Amino acid sequence: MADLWEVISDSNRRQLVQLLGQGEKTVTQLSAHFPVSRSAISQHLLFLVDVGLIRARKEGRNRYYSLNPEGVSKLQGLFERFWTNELDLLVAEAEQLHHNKGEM
Amino acid sequence: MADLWEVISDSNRRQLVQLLGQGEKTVTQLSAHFPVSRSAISQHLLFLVDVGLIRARKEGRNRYYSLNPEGVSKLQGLFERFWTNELDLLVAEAEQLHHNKGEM
DNA sequence: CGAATGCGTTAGCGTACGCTAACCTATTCA
DNA sequence: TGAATAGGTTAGCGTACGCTAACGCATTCG
Repeated sequence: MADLWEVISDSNRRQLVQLLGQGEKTVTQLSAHFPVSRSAISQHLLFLVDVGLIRARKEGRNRYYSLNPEGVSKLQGLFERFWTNELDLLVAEAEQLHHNKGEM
Repeated sequence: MADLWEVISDSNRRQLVQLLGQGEKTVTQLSAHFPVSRSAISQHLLFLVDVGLIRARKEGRNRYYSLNPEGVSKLQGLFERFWTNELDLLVAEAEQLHHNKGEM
């Protein structure tokens, strides 16, 4: 199966996730936000379904896509496991550096 | 310039970031953790330097790589901006689903 | 000094990715 | 019933990616 990390390596896919965060949408509605073809968006959506991040509901001739809470949760899990305590410490360090700069 | 998102789209690069979270390391030390060639690791490191996530310090014939706090901070910023409130709500929803399952 | 070590550089290879174009199916509407 | 709409499917294209192999350049050590 495809890698969940791959989802967010592509800019269009990230934006699709964001758009679907607002609620379910059809392919045509989603496509309207992108310069690429509807086919390209459709392929991205199928990929997102494949990795379990979204799901589809059919109604008439429309297909409504929406985020799958379990998939979103899994994605968050990936992030959390990647973002170790050491990295957090470094971020705190960076903020302190900026703080000092601001005071000089 | 290269995209910071690209950093984490590759498994080896993610692991490099994790390893460097433990402290500065040479190319050879890092390479020891991977099945690919030292050259491949070197190229990944140069890429990470390019996007500002790590930096190098030369000492004798060794080059010590370490995380750049500012770069790490930027990466965290990307994550945070991507992870909208809507996604958080969905994760809470997913957890509630699991909770209910566990109680049944 | 010459050998060995650490590391960057480059060319080139295989492959996967993102996309378009063209086509096909299912559903709705006049 | 036929046209229009929504959307999945497939072939194929260009390109970028990750990697190896071979080499070059410092630096250290015997």
